[in-house]
Amino acid sequence: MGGPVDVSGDQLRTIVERIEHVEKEISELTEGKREIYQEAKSNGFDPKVLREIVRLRKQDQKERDEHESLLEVYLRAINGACVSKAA
Amino acid sequence: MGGPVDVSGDQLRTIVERIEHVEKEISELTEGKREIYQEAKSNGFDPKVLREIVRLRKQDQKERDEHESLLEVYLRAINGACVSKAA
Amino acid sequence: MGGPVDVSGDQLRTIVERIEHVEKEISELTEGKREIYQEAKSNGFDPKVLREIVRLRKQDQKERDEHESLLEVYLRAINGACVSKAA
Amino acid sequence: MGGPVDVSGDQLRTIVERIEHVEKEISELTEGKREIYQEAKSNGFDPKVLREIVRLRKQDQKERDEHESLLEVYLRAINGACVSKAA
DNA sequence: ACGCAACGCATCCGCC
DNA sequence: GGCGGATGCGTTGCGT
Repeated sequence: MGGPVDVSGDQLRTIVERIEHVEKEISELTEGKREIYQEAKSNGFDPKVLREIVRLRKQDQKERDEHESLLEVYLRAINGACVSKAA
Repeated sequence: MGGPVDVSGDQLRTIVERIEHVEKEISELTEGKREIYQEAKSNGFDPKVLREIVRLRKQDQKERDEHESLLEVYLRAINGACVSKAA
Repeated sequence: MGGPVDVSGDQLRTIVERIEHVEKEISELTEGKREIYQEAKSNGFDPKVLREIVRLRKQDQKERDEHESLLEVYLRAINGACVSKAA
Repeated sequence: MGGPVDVSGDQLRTIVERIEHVEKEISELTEGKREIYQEAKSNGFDPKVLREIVRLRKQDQKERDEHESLLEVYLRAINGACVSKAA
Protein backbone atom coordinates (compact mmCIF):
# COMPACT_ATOMS: atom_id res chain seq x y z
CA MET A 1 0.00 0.00 0.00
CA GLY A 2 1.19 3.48 -0.76
CA GLY A 3 1.61 6.01 -3.55
CA PRO A 4 0.06 4.31 -6.56
CA VAL A 5 -3.36 4.19 -4.96
CA ASP A 6 -3.30 7.91 -4.32
CA VAL A 7 -2.15 8.57 -7.84
CA SER A 8 -5.14 6.68 -9.13
CA GLY A 9 -7.52 8.89 -7.18
CA ASP A 10 -7.92 11.45 -9.95
CA GLN A 11 -8.17 8.81 -12.61
CA LEU A 12 -10.74 7.00 -10.56
CA ARG A 13 -12.86 10.07 -10.13
CA THR A 14 -12.77 10.75 -13.86
CA ILE A 15 -13.74 7.19 -14.69
CA VAL A 16 -16.63 7.17 -12.25
CA GLU A 17 -17.93 10.46 -13.56
CA ARG A 18 -17.77 9.30 -17.16
CA ILE A 19 -19.74 6.21 -16.26
CA GLU A 20 -22.29 8.21 -14.36
CA HIS A 21 -22.68 10.53 -17.29
CA VAL A 22 -23.39 7.81 -19.80
CA GLU A 23 -25.77 6.17 -17.36
CA LYS A 24 -27.63 9.42 -17.08
CA GLU A 25 -27.99 9.56 -20.84
CA ILE A 26 -29.23 6.00 -20.90
CA SER A 27 -31.88 6.65 -18.29
CA GLU A 28 -33.06 9.69 -20.22
CA LEU A 29 -33.48 7.61 -23.33
CA THR A 30 -35.26 4.94 -21.33
CA GLU A 31 -37.60 7.62 -20.11
CA GLY A 32 -38.19 8.66 -23.72
CA LYS A 33 -39.01 5.09 -24.61
CA ARG A 34 -41.54 4.90 -21.84
CA GLU A 35 -43.18 8.07 -23.18
CA ILE A 36 -43.45 6.58 -26.63
CA TYR A 37 -45.31 3.62 -25.20
CA GLN A 38 -47.56 5.92 -23.20
CA GLU A 39 -48.35 8.00 -26.22
CA ALA A 40 -49.04 4.90 -28.29
CA LYS A 41 -51.33 3.60 -25.61
CA SER A 42 -53.24 6.84 -25.49
CA ASN A 43 -53.69 6.44 -29.25
CA GLY A 44 -55.33 3.12 -28.65
CA PHE A 45 -52.43 0.72 -29.18
CA ASP A 46 -52.03 -2.12 -26.77
CA PRO A 47 -48.56 -1.76 -25.18
CA LYS A 48 -48.29 -5.46 -24.64
CA VAL A 49 -48.71 -6.18 -28.31
CA LEU A 50 -46.29 -3.42 -29.21
CA ARG A 51 -43.64 -4.90 -26.94
CA GLU A 52 -44.26 -8.29 -28.45
CA ILE A 53 -43.72 -6.94 -31.94
CA VAL A 54 -40.53 -5.16 -31.01
CA ARG A 55 -39.29 -8.22 -29.24
CA LEU A 56 -40.04 -10.53 -32.13
CA ARG A 57 -38.32 -8.31 -34.67
CA LYS A 58 -35.25 -8.18 -32.47
CA GLN A 59 -35.30 -11.93 -32.01
CA ASP A 60 -35.71 -12.64 -35.70
CA GLN A 61 -32.67 -10.57 -36.45
CA LYS A 62 -30.71 -12.34 -33.78
CA GLU A 63 -31.72 -15.75 -35.06
CA ARG A 64 -30.61 -14.86 -38.51
CA ASP A 65 -27.19 -13.95 -37.16
CA GLU A 66 -27.02 -17.08 -35.09
CA HIS A 67 -27.96 -19.40 -37.89
CA GLU A 68 -25.11 -18.00 -39.84
CA SER A 69 -22.54 -18.65 -37.13
CA LEU A 70 -24.13 -21.98 -36.33
CA LEU A 71 -23.70 -23.09 -39.89
CA GLU A 72 -20.08 -22.17 -39.62
CA VAL A 73 -19.67 -24.23 -36.47
CA TYR A 74 -21.24 -27.26 -38.06
CA LEU A 75 -19.15 -27.01 -41.19
CA ARG A 76 -16.02 -26.79 -39.11
CA ALA A 77 -17.17 -29.74 -37.05
CA ILE A 78 -17.64 -31.84 -40.18
CA ASN A 79 -14.32 -30.87 -41.62
CA GLY A 80 -12.62 -31.06 -38.28
CA ALA A 81 -13.00 -33.68 -35.59
CA CYS A 82 -16.52 -33.97 -34.31
CA VAL A 83 -16.30 -37.68 -33.63
CA SER A 84 -13.24 -39.84 -33.41
CA LYS A 85 -14.85 -43.23 -33.74
CA ALA A 86 -16.50 -42.29 -36.98
CA ALA A 87 -13.21 -41.17 -38.47
CA MET B 1 -37.88 -10.89 24.02
CA GLY B 2 -39.67 -14.20 24.36
CA GLY B 3 -41.39 -17.11 22.71
CA PRO B 4 -42.48 -15.75 19.33
CA VAL B 5 -38.93 -14.86 18.38
CA ASP B 6 -37.77 -18.36 19.15
CA VAL B 7 -40.55 -19.86 17.12
CA SER B 8 -39.57 -17.71 14.16
CA GLY B 9 -35.98 -18.68 14.81
CA ASP B 10 -36.77 -22.33 14.33
CA GLN B 11 -38.83 -21.68 11.27
CA LEU B 12 -36.10 -19.50 9.88
CA ARG B 13 -33.46 -22.12 10.46
CA THR B 14 -35.59 -24.74 8.76
CA ILE B 15 -36.20 -22.54 5.76
CA VAL B 16 -32.57 -21.63 5.35
CA GLU B 17 -31.49 -25.23 5.63
CA ARG B 18 -34.03 -26.36 3.07
CA ILE B 19 -32.77 -23.74 0.66
CA GLU B 20 -29.18 -24.69 1.25
CA HIS B 21 -30.04 -28.31 0.71
CA VAL B 22 -31.68 -27.76 -2.63
CA GLU B 23 -28.81 -25.52 -3.69
CA LYS B 24 -26.42 -28.28 -2.83
CA GLU B 25 -28.36 -30.70 -4.99
CA ILE B 26 -28.33 -28.24 -7.84
CA SER B 27 -24.58 -27.82 -7.67
CA GLU B 28 -24.12 -31.58 -7.61
CA LEU B 29 -26.21 -31.94 -10.73
CA THR B 30 -24.25 -29.15 -12.35
CA GLU B 31 -21.11 -31.07 -11.56
CA GLY B 32 -22.68 -34.17 -13.12
CA LYS B 33 -23.45 -32.20 -16.24
CA ARG B 34 -19.87 -31.08 -16.49
CA GLU B 35 -18.74 -34.69 -16.24
CA ILE B 36 -21.02 -35.74 -19.06
CA TYR B 37 -19.43 -33.15 -21.28
CA GLN B 38 -15.97 -34.27 -20.23
CA GLU B 39 -16.78 -37.88 -20.95
CA ALA B 40 -18.25 -37.00 -24.32
CA LYS B 41 -15.17 -35.00 -25.15
CA SER B 42 -12.91 -37.91 -24.26
CA ASN B 43 -15.00 -39.97 -26.67
CA GLY B 44 -14.17 -37.55 -29.41
CA PHE B 45 -17.22 -35.30 -29.43
CA ASP B 46 -16.69 -31.61 -29.79
CA PRO B 47 -18.21 -30.00 -26.64
CA LYS B 48 -18.90 -26.80 -28.48
CA VAL B 49 -21.08 -28.56 -31.02
CA LEU B 50 -22.80 -30.52 -28.25
CA ARG B 51 -23.65 -27.34 -26.42
CA GLU B 52 -24.90 -25.79 -29.61
CA ILE B 53 -27.20 -28.75 -30.19
CA VAL B 54 -28.58 -28.67 -26.67
CA ARG B 55 -29.05 -24.95 -26.88
CA LEU B 56 -30.87 -25.14 -30.19
CA ARG B 57 -33.23 -27.86 -29.03
CA LYS B 58 -34.05 -25.85 -25.94
CA GLN B 59 -34.59 -22.73 -28.02
CA ASP B 60 -36.80 -24.50 -30.51
CA GLN B 61 -38.99 -25.74 -27.72
CA LYS B 62 -39.13 -22.29 -26.24
CA GLU B 63 -40.07 -20.74 -29.54
CA ARG B 64 -42.84 -23.23 -29.99
CA ASP B 65 -44.23 -22.26 -26.59
CA GLU B 66 -43.86 -18.60 -27.32
CA HIS B 67 -45.56 -18.78 -30.65
CA GLU B 68 -48.47 -20.35 -28.93
CA SER B 69 -48.79 -17.63 -26.33
CA LEU B 70 -48.05 -14.99 -28.94
CA LEU B 71 -50.89 -16.25 -31.04
CA GLU B 72 -53.08 -15.96 -28.02
CA VAL B 73 -52.02 -12.38 -27.45
CA TYR B 74 -52.73 -11.46 -31.02
CA LEU B 75 -56.09 -13.13 -31.03
CA ARG B 76 -57.06 -11.31 -27.89
CA ALA B 77 -55.78 -8.10 -29.38
CA ILE B 78 -57.95 -8.58 -32.44
CA ASN B 79 -61.02 -9.48 -30.45
CA GLY B 80 -60.26 -6.87 -27.84
CA ALA B 81 -58.97 -3.40 -28.40
CA CYS B 82 -55.68 -3.22 -30.21
CA VAL B 83 -56.47 0.03 -31.93
CA SER B 84 -59.31 2.33 -31.21
CA LYS B 85 -59.17 4.45 -34.35
CA ALA B 86 -59.41 1.44 -36.61
CA ALA B 87 -62.46 0.18 -34.82
CA MET C 1 -61.34 -3.03 -44.91
CA GLY C 2 -60.03 0.33 -46.00
CA GLY C 3 -58.46 3.58 -44.91
CA PRO C 4 -58.59 3.39 -41.13
CA VAL C 5 -56.60 0.16 -41.04
CA ASP C 6 -53.87 1.66 -43.19
CA VAL C 7 -53.72 4.69 -41.00
CA SER C 8 -53.24 2.46 -38.00
CA GLY C 9 -50.66 0.47 -39.92
CA ASP C 10 -48.65 3.60 -40.58
CA GLN C 11 -48.98 4.72 -37.02
CA LEU C 12 -47.93 1.32 -35.83
CA ARG C 13 -44.90 1.24 -38.07
CA THR C 14 -43.88 4.69 -36.95
CA ILE C 15 -44.20 3.77 -33.31
CA VAL C 16 -42.23 0.59 -33.68
CA GLU C 17 -39.48 2.36 -35.56
CA ARG C 18 -39.24 5.10 -32.98
CA ILE C 19 -38.90 2.53 -30.26
CA GLU C 20 -36.29 0.60 -32.17
CA HIS C 21 -34.39 3.78 -32.77
CA VAL C 22 -34.20 4.77 -29.14
CA GLU C 23 -33.27 1.22 -28.22
CA LYS C 24 -30.44 1.39 -30.70
CA GLU C 25 -29.18 4.57 -29.07
CA ILE C 26 -29.38 2.94 -25.69
CA SER C 27 -27.38 -0.07 -26.79
CA GLU C 28 -24.74 2.22 -28.28
CA LEU C 29 -24.39 4.03 -24.99
CA THR C 30 -24.27 0.72 -23.16
CA GLU C 31 -21.46 -0.28 -25.46
CA GLY C 32 -19.69 2.95 -24.60
CA LYS C 33 -20.08 2.17 -20.95
CA ARG C 34 -18.55 -1.24 -21.43
CA GLU C 35 -15.59 0.38 -23.13
CA ILE C 36 -15.07 2.72 -20.22
CA TYR C 37 -14.92 -0.24 -17.86
CA GLN C 38 -12.54 -2.04 -20.19
CA GLU C 39 -10.27 0.95 -20.37
CA ALA C 40 -10.34 1.34 -16.62
CA LYS C 41 -9.50 -2.28 -16.17
CA SER C 42 -6.54 -2.03 -18.51
CA ASN C 43 -5.39 0.84 -16.31
CA GLY C 44 -5.42 -1.47 -13.34
CA PHE C 45 -8.81 -0.71 -11.81
CA ASP C 46 -10.92 -3.57 -10.59
CA PRO C 47 -14.23 -3.37 -12.52
CA LYS C 48 -16.16 -5.01 -9.78
CA VAL C 49 -15.10 -2.38 -7.29
CA LEU C 50 -15.81 0.37 -9.79
CA ARG C 51 -19.34 -0.93 -10.20
CA GLU C 52 -19.73 -1.02 -6.46
CA ILE C 53 -18.66 2.60 -6.18
CA VAL C 54 -21.06 3.73 -8.87
CA ARG C 55 -23.82 1.81 -7.18
CA LEU C 56 -23.08 3.31 -3.78
CA ARG C 57 -22.91 6.85 -5.10
CA LYS C 58 -26.23 6.41 -6.84
CA GLN C 59 -27.71 5.17 -3.63
CA ASP C 60 -26.25 8.02 -1.63
CA GLN C 61 -27.62 10.52 -4.09
CA LYS C 62 -31.03 8.97 -3.82
CA GLU C 63 -30.93 9.13 -0.05
CA ARG C 64 -29.78 12.71 -0.20
CA ASP C 65 -32.71 13.60 -2.43
CA GLU C 66 -35.10 11.85 -0.13
CA HIS C 67 -33.66 13.54 2.86
CA GLU C 68 -33.89 16.89 1.13
CA SER C 69 -37.51 16.46 0.19
CA LEU C 70 -38.29 15.25 3.65
CA LEU C 71 -36.63 18.30 5.10
CA GLU C 72 -38.63 20.42 2.74
CA VAL C 73 -41.85 18.81 3.87
CA TYR C 74 -40.96 19.50 7.47
CA LEU C 75 -40.01 23.08 6.84
CA ARG C 76 -43.20 23.72 4.93
CA ALA C 77 -45.14 22.19 7.77
CA ILE C 78 -43.46 24.53 10.20
CA ASN C 79 -43.88 27.62 8.08
CA GLY C 80 -47.44 26.78 7.34
CA ALA C 81 -47.03 25.58 3.76
CA CYS C 82 -46.15 28.81 2.02
CA VAL C 83 -42.48 28.54 1.18
CA SER C 84 -41.18 26.58 -1.75
CA LYS C 85 -37.50 26.36 -1.04
CA ALA C 86 -37.06 26.81 2.64
CA ALA C 87 -35.63 30.23 1.86
CA MET D 1 -21.52 -44.03 -45.18
CA GLY D 2 -22.16 -46.96 -42.87
CA GLY D 3 -22.02 -48.31 -39.37
CA PRO D 4 -19.59 -45.98 -37.62
CA VAL D 5 -21.69 -42.94 -38.33
CA ASP D 6 -24.78 -44.57 -36.90
CA VAL D 7 -22.88 -45.63 -33.84
CA SER D 8 -21.82 -42.04 -33.35
CA GLY D 9 -25.37 -40.96 -33.97
CA ASP D 10 -26.62 -43.15 -31.17
CA GLN D 11 -23.88 -42.04 -28.84
CA LEU D 12 -24.64 -38.45 -29.69
CA ARG D 13 -28.31 -38.89 -29.04
CA THR D 14 -27.61 -40.57 -25.73
CA ILE D 15 -25.28 -37.82 -24.64
CA VAL D 16 -27.67 -35.07 -25.56
CA GLU D 17 -30.52 -36.79 -23.79
CA ARG D 18 -28.48 -37.30 -20.65
CA ILE D 19 -27.59 -33.64 -20.62
CA GLU D 20 -31.16 -32.60 -21.18
CA HIS D 21 -32.27 -34.87 -18.41
CA VAL D 22 -29.92 -33.42 -15.85
CA GLU D 23 -30.85 -29.92 -16.96
CA LYS D 24 -34.46 -30.78 -16.43
CA GLU D 25 -33.71 -31.95 -12.91
CA ILE D 26 -31.84 -28.75 -12.23
CA SER D 27 -34.71 -26.60 -13.37
CA GLU D 28 -37.12 -28.59 -11.25
CA LEU D 29 -34.95 -28.01 -8.20
CA THR D 30 -34.73 -24.36 -9.04
CA GLU D 31 -38.48 -24.28 -9.18
CA GLY D 32 -38.59 -25.97 -5.78
CA LYS D 33 -36.29 -23.33 -4.40
CA ARG D 34 -38.56 -20.62 -5.66
CA GLU D 35 -41.47 -22.28 -3.94
CA ILE D 36 -39.61 -22.39 -0.65
CA TYR D 37 -39.08 -18.66 -0.86
CA GLN D 38 -42.73 -18.13 -1.72
CA GLU D 39 -43.86 -20.22 1.18
CA ALA D 40 -41.51 -18.42 3.53
CA LYS D 41 -42.84 -15.11 2.30
CA SER D 42 -46.41 -16.15 2.94
CA ASN D 43 -45.31 -17.02 6.47
CA GLY D 44 -44.13 -13.48 6.93
CA PHE D 45 -40.43 -13.81 6.17
CA ASP D 46 -38.85 -11.18 4.00
CA PRO D 47 -37.38 -12.99 0.97
CA LYS D 48 -34.72 -10.37 0.58
CA VAL D 49 -33.44 -10.95 4.06
CA LEU D 50 -33.57 -14.70 3.57
CA ARG D 51 -31.46 -14.43 0.47
CA GLU D 52 -29.01 -12.24 2.29
CA ILE D 53 -28.67 -14.81 5.04
CA VAL D 54 -28.07 -17.63 2.59
CA ARG D 55 -25.59 -15.50 0.74
CA LEU D 56 -23.70 -14.55 3.85
CA ARG D 57 -23.46 -18.10 5.09
CA LYS D 58 -22.09 -19.16 1.75
CA GLN D 59 -19.59 -16.37 1.60
CA ASP D 60 -16.15 -16.87 2.98
CA GLN D 61 -15.40 -14.56 5.87
CA LYS D 62 -11.89 -13.85 4.72
CA GLU D 63 -12.91 -12.80 1.26
CA ARG D 64 -15.46 -10.47 2.71
CA ASP D 65 -12.85 -8.69 4.76
CA GLU D 66 -10.55 -8.32 1.78
CA HIS D 67 -13.30 -6.91 -0.36
CA GLU D 68 -14.32 -4.50 2.33
CA SER D 69 -10.86 -3.11 2.87
CA LEU D 70 -10.23 -2.73 -0.84
CA LEU D 71 -13.46 -0.84 -1.24
CA GLU D 72 -12.46 1.38 1.63
CA VAL D 73 -9.15 2.18 0.01
CA TYR D 74 -10.87 3.17 -3.20
CA LEU D 75 -13.46 5.30 -1.49
CA ARG D 76 -10.76 7.12 0.41
CA ALA D 77 -8.91 7.63 -2.84
CA ILE D 78 -11.93 9.22 -4.47
CA ASN D 79 -12.73 11.46 -1.56
CA GLY D 80 -9.14 12.33 -1.09
CA ALA D 81 -7.37 12.48 -4.42
CA CYS D 82 -4.67 14.35 -2.61
CA VAL D 83 -1.22 13.08 -3.48
CA SER D 84 0.38 12.81 -6.84
CA LYS D 85 2.88 10.02 -6.75
CA ALA D 86 3.83 8.91 -3.28
CA ALA D 87 2.07 9.27 -0.01
C1' DA E 1 -6.02 -15.65 -17.11
C1' DC E 2 -9.34 -13.10 -19.95
C1' DG E 3 -13.38 -12.27 -22.26
C1' DC E 4 -18.00 -14.00 -23.47
C1' DA E 5 -22.41 -15.87 -22.57
C1' DA E 6 -26.07 -17.66 -19.86
C1' DC E 7 -28.49 -17.85 -15.53
C1' DG E 8 -30.50 -16.11 -11.57
C1' DC E 9 -31.34 -12.04 -8.61
C1' DA E 10 -32.78 -7.45 -7.43
C1' DT E 11 -35.18 -3.50 -8.89
C1' DC E 12 -38.73 -0.86 -11.06
C1' DC E 13 -42.99 0.09 -13.40
C1' DG E 14 -47.56 -0.71 -14.54
C1' DC E 15 -51.85 -3.07 -13.14
C1' DC E 16 -55.26 -4.42 -10.00
C1' DG F 1 -50.57 -1.14 -1.49
C1' DG F 2 -49.69 -5.79 -3.19
C1' DC F 3 -48.61 -8.57 -7.42
C1' DG F 4 -46.76 -9.87 -11.67
C1' DG F 5 -44.04 -8.72 -15.53
C1' DA F 6 -40.19 -6.35 -17.68
C1' DT F 7 -35.59 -4.53 -17.42
C1' DG F 8 -30.85 -4.16 -15.91
C1' DC F 9 -27.08 -5.95 -12.80
C1' DG F 10 -24.13 -9.19 -10.95
C1' DT F 11 -22.38 -13.85 -10.79
C1' DT F 12 -20.99 -18.00 -12.40
C1' DG F 13 -19.45 -21.22 -15.73
C1' DC F 14 -17.25 -22.07 -20.59
C1' DG F 15 -14.25 -21.43 -24.33
C1' DT F 16 -10.14 -19.35 -26.06
